[in-house]
Amino acid sequence: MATIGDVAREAGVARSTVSSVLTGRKFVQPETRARVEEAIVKLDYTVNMGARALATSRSMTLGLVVRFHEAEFSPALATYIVAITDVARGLGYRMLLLTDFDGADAVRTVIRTRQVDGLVLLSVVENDARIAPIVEAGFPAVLIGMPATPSGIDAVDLDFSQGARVLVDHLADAGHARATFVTWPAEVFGSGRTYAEHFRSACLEEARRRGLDLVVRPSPVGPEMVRASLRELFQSDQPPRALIVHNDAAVAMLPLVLRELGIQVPRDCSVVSLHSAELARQFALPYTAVESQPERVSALAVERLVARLSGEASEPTTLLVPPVLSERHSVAQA
Amino acid sequence: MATIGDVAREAGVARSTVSSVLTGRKFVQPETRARVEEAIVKLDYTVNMGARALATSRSMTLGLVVRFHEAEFSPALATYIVAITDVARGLGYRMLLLTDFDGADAVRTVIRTRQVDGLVLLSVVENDARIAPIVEAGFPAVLIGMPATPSGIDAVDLDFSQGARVLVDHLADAGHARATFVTWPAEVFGSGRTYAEHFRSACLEEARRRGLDLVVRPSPVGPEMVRASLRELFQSDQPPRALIVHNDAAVAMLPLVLRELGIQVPRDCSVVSLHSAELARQFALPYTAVESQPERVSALAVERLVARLSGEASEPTTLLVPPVLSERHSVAQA
DNA sequence: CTGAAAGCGCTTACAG
DNA sequence: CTGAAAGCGCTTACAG
Repeated sequence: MATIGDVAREAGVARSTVSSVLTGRKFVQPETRARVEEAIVKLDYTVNMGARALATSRSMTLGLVVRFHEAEFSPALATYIVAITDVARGLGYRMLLLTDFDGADAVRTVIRTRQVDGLVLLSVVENDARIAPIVEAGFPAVLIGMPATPSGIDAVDLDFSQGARVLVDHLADAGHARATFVTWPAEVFGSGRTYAEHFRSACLEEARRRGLDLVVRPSPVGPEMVRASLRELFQSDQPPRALIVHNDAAVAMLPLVLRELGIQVPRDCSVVSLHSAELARQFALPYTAVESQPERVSALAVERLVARLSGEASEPTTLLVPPVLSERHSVAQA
Repeated sequence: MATIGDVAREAGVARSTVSSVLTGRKFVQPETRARVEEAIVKLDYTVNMGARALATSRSMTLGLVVRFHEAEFSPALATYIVAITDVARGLGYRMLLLTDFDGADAVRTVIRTRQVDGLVLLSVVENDARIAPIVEAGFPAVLIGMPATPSGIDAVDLDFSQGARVLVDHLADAGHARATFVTWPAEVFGSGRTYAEHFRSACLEEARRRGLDLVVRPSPVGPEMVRASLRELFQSDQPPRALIVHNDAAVAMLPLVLRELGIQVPRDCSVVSLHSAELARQFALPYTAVESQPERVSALAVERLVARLSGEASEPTTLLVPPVLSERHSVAQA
C-alpha cells in the first residue's frame, strides 16, 4: 500500500503538501496540485483512515446501537440500518455496528474508547437504559424513537400524534360519526413504546374534537389470536362501519378476515391505518394509511447528528416527521 | 482520556511495559503487572483502538457487506446482521457496515483503504459482482449464501439439498406416494438465488429415488396472487394430499387458505416446508419444517473468517449447515 | 525482566 | 505558497 510519503516522493513535494491537497484545507498551486494528483492516481494511493483519525482525533465513524429483542421482532429493522448507513456515507461517515448486548455498558465502553464520533440509537423506548451513559458523558448522539421525557438528546420520530389526527379527520370528513379504534394490546403500552401512547391519546382527543364516537379495542398480536379477535369484532351485533387501526399484526390480518366474512371495503366498512412501510409492502395492504418513513427518519437523524459534530450548536429537540396520507380509497361516505 | 503514557507514569514503569501487560505478549513480573493494572483502573484507561491498529496494521474490524434490494425484501436480514455482529464481538472484532451502494466498487475501496481485516458478504447470489474484487485482491472474506460456482472463497449456507431430502423422506416414510411441490416462481430461479435450484433438484432426485410422484407447482409471491394460486391448487379435481413447500410467501399464506377452504392438516393434507426462521415465528407456522438457522450460519461464517485471519490455512470450502427438522405433526400416514 | 527508541501513516502549527 | 518538525497513541524489535 502506498503511503503519503510515497506520493510525496513521486510528486517531488513534501508530505505536508500532499496532505494539503488531500484535506483541501490549504491552497496549493494548481500545478503542484496536479502533480500530486497524478502521483496519487499512479500509485493508486488512498488515505489510511486510521492514521488520519489518530492525527485528527476524529474517527469519522458513527456508532449504530441496535436493540434486538426476539419478542418485538421487527422486519423494519434492516431498512433503518441500511438507510442510516447510506446517509452517513453520503456525509462522509462510516458506520460501526453495536449490538446492545450488554445494554448501557456497551454504550459506555464505546464512548470511552473513542471509537466513534457520535452515536445513533435505534428503537428507543421509554426509560431507555442506553440514554443515561450518553447524557453523563455529554457524548454526541441522536435517538430514533422518542423517550418518555425529553432526555437532552436530539430525537427523531414519525409524528404519531399528527398521524392520528390525520386519520381521524379523514374519517370524520367522510361523515362518519362512529368508529372502532383497533390499538395495541396492554403489553405494548406497558413496554415503553411511546408511539403507542402518543397515537392513542391524540386519536382520542381528535375524535372528541370532531365528535367522532370512538370504541377502543386493543388487539393481541399472535396470528391466531388476532384473527379470532377481528372475527369477533365483525361478528358482533353492531359490526363497525369504520376502523382506525394502529396495530401491525391486526392490519396485516385484516384483509383475510374481511374476505373470510365477505365484508367489502369500503362498501361495508371504511378502514384507515397507521403502520410500518415494510408491512404495507410485504402484504400489499389496500388501505388508506399513514406509513412509517424509515428513509426520511433515518436521514433526518443522521443529518442532525452530523450537524452537531460539525459544531452547529442548538437546543436538543425532537424532530417529528410529518405524516403522509397514502390514499387508497378505503373510506366511503357515511 | 488517559493514554498509555499516563498509565506508565502512574505506575512508575515504561510505556512498553504497560503495552506488555495490555497485549499479554510478554511476561511481566506479577508485582509490576499489579501496579500497572491498578493504574489502569485508577485512570479509567482504555486502549485507543485506532492507535493500536496503526501500530499493528490490524484493525480488528470486519466489514459486513449488505445487499438490500427493495424487490427481495427480507425480514431475515436484521437477524443475520445482529448475529454476525455478536459473534464477531465475541471473537474480538468490531463490525463496520458496508451497504452495497455501488456494488463491486464499494468492496474494492474498502479493501484498498485497509479499514477492515476481512469481509463478510451477506445474501450472496449467483455471479455476485462483489466476489471478483475480493478474489483479485486475495482479501480474506467469507460468503453467506452460495455462489453458482466455487469462487475460491469460503462460503457458508444452510444445506438446502439435504433439507430437501429430509422433507421428501419424511413424506415418503409416512407412506405418501404422491405430493405437490410448491416452489418459487421462475423469476427467483432466474435471479441467481442458488438455494432455489439446490433445493429443487435435490427434491426431485430424492423423490425419484423414493418413488414419490412429485407435481411441481411454482407459486407467485404477491399476497393476492399466492392466495389465488393456492386456492386453485386445492380446488382442482384432485386436490393434493401432501405438500412440500419451498416458498416463503406461499407457506405464510397457506394456513389461511386452508382454513378458508375447510381443509385440515394433516387429516386432509400433509404439509412439510423449508422456510426462514423469522417467517415461522412471525406467522406461528404450524408445519413440520426445516428452518433457516441464521445464528448458526452467522457463527460458522465469522468463525471461519477469523480462523483465516489468524493464519489457519486450508482449502477454501463451502460449509453447509445440516438441516434440522422441527416436528409439528403436520404429516399423516397415507 | 524492563526500558529507550523507532516507527505505524497521517495532520498541523510554525518557519521560511 | 512550501517544507521540516513534532505529535496523535500505540507496538515491537533491540539493548541492557
